[in-house]
Amino acid sequence: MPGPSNRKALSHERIVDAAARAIRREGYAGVGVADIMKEAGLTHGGFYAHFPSRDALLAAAMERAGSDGAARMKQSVARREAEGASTLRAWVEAYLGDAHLKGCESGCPVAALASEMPRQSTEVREVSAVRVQRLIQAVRAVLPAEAGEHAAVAVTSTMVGALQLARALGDNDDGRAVLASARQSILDQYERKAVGPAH
Amino acid sequence: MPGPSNRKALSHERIVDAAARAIRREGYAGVGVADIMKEAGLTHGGFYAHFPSRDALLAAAMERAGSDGAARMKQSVARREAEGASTLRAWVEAYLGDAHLKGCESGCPVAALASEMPRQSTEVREVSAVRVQRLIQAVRAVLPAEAGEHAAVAVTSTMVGALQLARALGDNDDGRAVLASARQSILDQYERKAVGPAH
DNA sequence: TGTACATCAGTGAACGCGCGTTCACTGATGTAC
DNA sequence: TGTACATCAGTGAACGCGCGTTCACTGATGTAC
Repeated sequence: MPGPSNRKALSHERIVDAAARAIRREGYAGVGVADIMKEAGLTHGGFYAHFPSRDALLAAAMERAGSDGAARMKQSVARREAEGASTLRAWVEAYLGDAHLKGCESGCPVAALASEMPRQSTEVREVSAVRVQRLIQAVRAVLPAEAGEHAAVAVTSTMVGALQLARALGDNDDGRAVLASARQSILDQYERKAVGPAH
Repeated sequence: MPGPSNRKALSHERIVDAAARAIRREGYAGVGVADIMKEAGLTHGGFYAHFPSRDALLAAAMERAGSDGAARMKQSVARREAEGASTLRAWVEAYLGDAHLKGCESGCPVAALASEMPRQSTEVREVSAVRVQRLIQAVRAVLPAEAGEHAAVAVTSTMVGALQLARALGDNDDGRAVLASARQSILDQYERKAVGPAH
């Protein structure tokens, strides 16, 4: 085999992947070292050959969850654009789609973890803050150029907030109604601007 | 003394109050029975004379946090209205004010706990869902009548999301900028409607 | 008004349990010659 | 090509600790007579 110690790298990959799913499913506090190692097909004793501490794992998991969530969004958006939706509409309908209500463990880690972020160690908080900034940037990129400078932050807040409130109400009509309201509100405000005549 | 067992009722009050602050400060997961009892000036052994379980305390704490947060909002809003602000502006500036960034433990429990809600016991989730609905109702009451039916949900989402993202970024310029953007976005959209001419 | 007793809020030691972390060891992989 | 050895990823028992919960007890409060 070419690379030195390919086996360890593969294990590392499985650990980070398992943790990236677990933090979104169970929260930072719900992630136990032993559980993650088991999910990665290993025993807990080997953990400290991969990470200096549980917090270091949480930080790595947050980064992975961010890039994984972004990659899935990209796919979902591309599918919707292929069906004729504008980029903004595709984004809003992907992020605030019913699938994202339930699919917590493969979704956006900011929505899954936002209220826990301020309570984490410096290490974890810093990585998490970067993910928040990246999400705002991604939203900025899909808003029409005429939208004001505050729009990206406000729309990101609406999407993250709506997904959380919807999940808090449950995977039922109440929850889906929250998503629908947020979708409509954002599209009413920002898609019309791009499509309608200048006033 | 008149009432039977006034002493116990007073202790109960202190326990719930301490827990209502603690869940907002530390999250549901951060609240320990022993810590709360200590904060209430008692020892942990007496806890089960007041609540059947830790979850029952969390549920009571959530209700208390909701009414406490609402009461403080009311005060803060009244102060701003007395200074000449519209009800909507007073509300938005109170909820998305810099003081609410730091004052987590006496603020809105929905913003403090939203992403943890789906992971709680049925008991706690149900009480939390009620608090979400109440918050949406409160926002509906301060929006202009012309705002669409989806507006209350969207604005609530924006406010809750913005407060969380701001807290995730920290009590610094980044965090305050998020609040400022959300304030401006909401007021641009909904205060103009009430003040400007019908189009 | 005073004594004897029942009630009851709160105490503090103890329990079983799961957590993060450590460490001596195993067994497979890869290298030296 | 084959043997001897070093390396190293992963194992599993053990640790100290803090948690939620239980329970026998204490001491103060209130009631009966």
